[in-house]
Amino acid sequence: MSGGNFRSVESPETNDFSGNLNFEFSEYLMIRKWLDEDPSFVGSEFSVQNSGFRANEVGESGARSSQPGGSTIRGEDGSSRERQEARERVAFKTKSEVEILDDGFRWRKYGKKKVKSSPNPRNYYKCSVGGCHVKKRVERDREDPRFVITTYDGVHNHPGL
DNA sequence: CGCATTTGACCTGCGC
DNA sequence: GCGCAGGTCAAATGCG
Repeated sequence: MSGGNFRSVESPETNDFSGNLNFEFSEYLMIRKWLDEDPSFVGSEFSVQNSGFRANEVGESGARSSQPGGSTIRGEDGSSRERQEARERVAFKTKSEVEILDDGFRWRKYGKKKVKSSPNPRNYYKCSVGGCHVKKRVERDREDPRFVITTYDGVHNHPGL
Protein backbone atom coordinates (compact mmCIF):
# COMPACT_ATOMS: atom_id res chain seq x y z
CA MET A 1 0.00 0.00 0.00
CA SER A 2 1.25 3.32 -0.81
CA GLY A 3 0.86 6.42 1.17
CA GLY A 4 -0.59 5.98 4.54
CA ASN A 5 -0.52 9.71 4.93
CA PHE A 6 -4.17 9.80 5.73
CA ARG A 7 -5.73 8.15 8.65
CA SER A 8 -7.67 5.34 7.12
CA VAL A 9 -8.55 1.93 8.43
CA GLU A 10 -5.00 1.47 9.54
CA SER A 11 -6.01 2.28 13.07
CA PRO A 12 -7.05 -0.99 14.70
CA GLU A 13 -8.90 0.95 17.35
CA THR A 14 -11.20 2.74 14.99
CA ASN A 15 -11.48 -0.17 12.67
CA ASP A 16 -14.57 -1.25 14.47
CA PHE A 17 -17.03 0.94 12.61
CA SER A 18 -18.67 1.80 15.89
CA GLY A 19 -19.94 4.99 14.39
CA ASN A 20 -18.32 5.98 11.15
CA LEU A 21 -15.04 5.88 9.33
CA ASN A 22 -12.08 8.08 9.79
CA PHE A 23 -11.74 9.49 6.34
CA GLU A 24 -14.12 12.00 4.90
CA PHE A 25 -17.21 10.23 3.89
CA SER A 26 -19.39 13.25 4.19
CA GLU A 27 -20.59 13.05 0.67
CA TYR A 28 -20.90 10.46 -2.00
CA LEU A 29 -22.58 10.20 -5.32
CA MET A 30 -24.32 7.24 -6.76
CA ILE A 31 -23.50 7.41 -10.39
CA ARG A 32 -25.55 4.57 -11.70
CA LYS A 33 -27.47 1.60 -10.55
CA TRP A 34 -28.70 -0.99 -12.89
CA LEU A 35 -29.70 -4.59 -12.74
CA ASP A 36 -28.71 -7.21 -15.20
CA GLU A 37 -32.28 -8.22 -15.62
CA ASP A 38 -33.69 -4.75 -15.47
CA PRO A 39 -32.26 -2.66 -18.29
CA SER A 40 -34.75 0.02 -17.37
CA PHE A 41 -32.39 1.08 -14.64
CA VAL A 42 -29.66 1.80 -17.10
CA GLY A 43 -28.97 5.45 -17.22
CA SER A 44 -30.62 6.17 -13.93
CA GLU A 45 -28.54 8.71 -12.15
CA PHE A 46 -28.77 9.37 -8.48
CA SER A 47 -27.08 12.17 -6.68
CA VAL A 48 -27.13 11.68 -2.98
CA GLN A 49 -25.48 13.73 -0.36
CA ASN A 50 -25.57 12.29 3.06
CA SER A 51 -23.55 13.80 5.83
CA GLY A 52 -24.08 10.79 8.04
CA PHE A 53 -22.91 8.25 5.56
CA ARG A 54 -21.59 5.15 7.15
CA ALA A 55 -19.65 2.48 5.37
CA ASN A 56 -21.49 -0.05 7.40
CA GLU A 57 -24.75 1.03 5.89
CA VAL A 58 -23.49 0.38 2.45
CA GLY A 59 -23.46 -3.30 3.08
CA GLU A 60 -26.78 -3.24 4.81
CA SER A 61 -28.96 -1.01 2.75
CA GLY A 62 -26.73 0.11 -0.03
CA ALA A 63 -25.17 -2.72 -1.94
CA ARG A 64 -27.22 -5.37 -0.31
CA SER A 65 -30.71 -4.12 -0.92
CA SER A 66 -32.47 -4.10 -4.25
CA GLN A 67 -33.02 -7.76 -4.38
CA PRO A 68 -35.89 -8.57 -6.72
CA GLY A 69 -38.39 -11.17 -5.70
CA GLY A 70 -37.19 -13.64 -8.26
CA SER A 71 -33.64 -13.53 -7.13
CA THR A 72 -33.40 -17.27 -7.18
CA ILE A 73 -32.94 -17.86 -10.82
CA ARG A 74 -31.97 -21.46 -10.96
CA GLY A 75 -33.39 -24.87 -11.44
CA GLU A 76 -33.84 -25.12 -15.16
CA ASP A 77 -30.24 -25.22 -16.09
CA GLY A 78 -28.16 -27.01 -13.52
CA SER A 79 -26.71 -29.43 -15.89
CA SER A 80 -23.69 -27.65 -17.08
CA ARG A 81 -23.31 -24.51 -15.18
CA GLU A 82 -24.86 -22.95 -12.16
CA ARG A 83 -26.52 -19.68 -12.83
CA GLN A 84 -25.74 -16.98 -10.36
CA GLU A 85 -28.37 -14.77 -8.91
CA ALA A 86 -29.25 -11.37 -10.20
CA ARG A 87 -26.06 -9.49 -10.72
CA GLU A 88 -26.43 -6.03 -9.41
CA ARG A 89 -24.03 -3.37 -10.42
CA VAL A 90 -23.75 -0.15 -8.54
CA ALA A 91 -21.27 2.61 -9.12
CA PHE A 92 -20.35 5.00 -6.38
CA LYS A 93 -18.35 8.15 -6.65
CA THR A 94 -16.81 8.71 -3.28
CA LYS A 95 -14.71 11.61 -2.17
CA SER A 96 -11.76 9.97 -0.55
CA GLU A 97 -8.01 10.14 -0.74
CA VAL A 98 -7.62 6.46 -0.09
CA GLU A 99 -8.90 3.77 -2.39
CA ILE A 100 -9.11 1.13 0.28
CA LEU A 101 -12.53 1.98 1.62
CA ASP A 102 -13.57 -0.60 4.15
CA ASP A 103 -17.29 -1.03 3.76
CA GLY A 104 -17.58 -3.80 6.29
CA PHE A 105 -16.58 -6.68 4.06
CA ARG A 106 -13.32 -8.45 3.43
CA TRP A 107 -11.99 -7.65 -0.03
CA ARG A 108 -9.11 -9.40 -1.67
CA LYS A 109 -7.34 -7.54 -4.42
CA TYR A 110 -6.96 -9.85 -7.38
CA GLY A 111 -5.80 -7.60 -10.12
CA LYS A 112 -4.67 -4.22 -11.22
CA LYS A 113 -4.97 -2.91 -14.74
CA LYS A 114 -4.24 0.36 -16.41
CA VAL A 115 -7.17 1.48 -18.45
CA LYS A 116 -6.80 3.69 -21.44
CA SER A 117 -9.66 5.92 -20.42
CA SER A 118 -7.71 7.02 -17.42
CA PRO A 119 -4.03 7.57 -16.60
CA ASN A 120 -4.72 5.94 -13.27
CA PRO A 121 -4.74 2.19 -12.76
CA ARG A 122 -7.90 0.32 -11.95
CA ASN A 123 -8.01 -2.09 -9.02
CA TYR A 124 -10.09 -5.22 -8.89
CA TYR A 125 -11.29 -6.61 -5.59
CA LYS A 126 -13.23 -9.72 -4.74
CA CYS A 127 -15.07 -10.72 -1.60
CA SER A 128 -12.95 -13.28 0.23
CA VAL A 129 -15.90 -14.62 2.15
CA GLY A 130 -16.86 -18.15 1.25
CA GLY A 131 -20.09 -18.27 -0.68
CA CYS A 132 -19.88 -14.65 -1.61
CA HIS A 133 -18.72 -13.92 -5.13
CA VAL A 134 -19.19 -10.21 -5.08
CA LYS A 135 -16.64 -8.23 -7.00
CA LYS A 136 -15.61 -4.64 -6.58
CA ARG A 137 -13.88 -2.34 -8.99
CA VAL A 138 -12.08 0.75 -7.74
CA GLU A 139 -10.85 3.46 -10.00
CA ARG A 140 -9.79 7.05 -9.50
CA ASP A 141 -11.63 9.78 -11.25
CA ARG A 142 -9.89 10.97 -14.37
CA GLU A 143 -10.48 14.66 -13.79
CA ASP A 144 -10.84 14.54 -10.04
CA PRO A 145 -8.14 12.37 -8.50
CA ARG A 146 -9.58 13.20 -5.11
CA PHE A 147 -12.67 11.22 -6.04
CA VAL A 148 -12.80 7.48 -6.27
CA ILE A 149 -15.17 5.47 -8.41
CA THR A 150 -16.20 2.32 -6.65
CA THR A 151 -18.27 -0.14 -8.63
CA TYR A 152 -19.86 -3.04 -6.83
CA ASP A 153 -20.63 -6.13 -8.83
CA GLY A 154 -23.09 -8.50 -7.26
CA VAL A 155 -24.88 -8.81 -3.96
CA HIS A 156 -23.48 -10.06 -0.70
CA ASN A 157 -25.27 -13.14 0.54
CA HIS A 158 -23.77 -13.07 3.98
CA PRO A 159 -23.85 -10.67 6.92
CA GLY A 160 -21.15 -8.09 7.04
CA LEU A 161 -19.18 -7.24 10.12
C1' DC B 1 1.16 -20.73 9.57
C1' DG B 2 -2.35 -18.40 7.03
C1' DC B 3 -3.79 -14.98 4.31
C1' DA B 4 -3.71 -10.66 1.82
C1' DT B 5 -1.18 -8.20 -1.57
C1' DT B 6 1.66 -7.66 -6.01
C1' DT B 7 2.88 -7.87 -10.82
C1' DG B 8 2.92 -10.07 -15.20
C1' DA B 9 0.95 -13.11 -18.26
C1' DC B 10 -2.95 -15.11 -20.27
C1' DC B 11 -7.73 -15.18 -21.97
C1' DT B 12 -11.93 -13.43 -23.89
C1' DG B 13 -14.89 -10.28 -26.40
C1' DC B 14 -15.50 -6.88 -29.78
C1' DG B 15 -14.22 -3.92 -33.56
C1' DC B 16 -12.40 -3.19 -37.88
C1' DG C 1 -8.19 -12.75 -38.94
C1' DC C 2 -5.72 -9.57 -36.13
C1' DG C 3 -5.45 -6.00 -32.70
C1' DC C 4 -6.93 -3.59 -28.70
C1' DA C 5 -9.01 -3.20 -24.23
C1' DG C 6 -10.55 -5.07 -20.35
C1' DG C 7 -10.77 -8.72 -17.08
C1' DT C 8 -9.05 -12.72 -14.51
C1' DC C 9 -5.71 -16.04 -12.65
C1' DA C 10 -1.65 -17.54 -10.70
C1' DA C 11 2.92 -17.80 -8.25
C1' DA C 12 5.77 -15.35 -5.07
C1' DT C 13 6.43 -12.40 -1.13
C1' DG C 14 5.47 -10.00 3.05
C1' DC C 15 3.03 -9.34 7.04
C1' DG C 16 0.02 -10.39 10.95
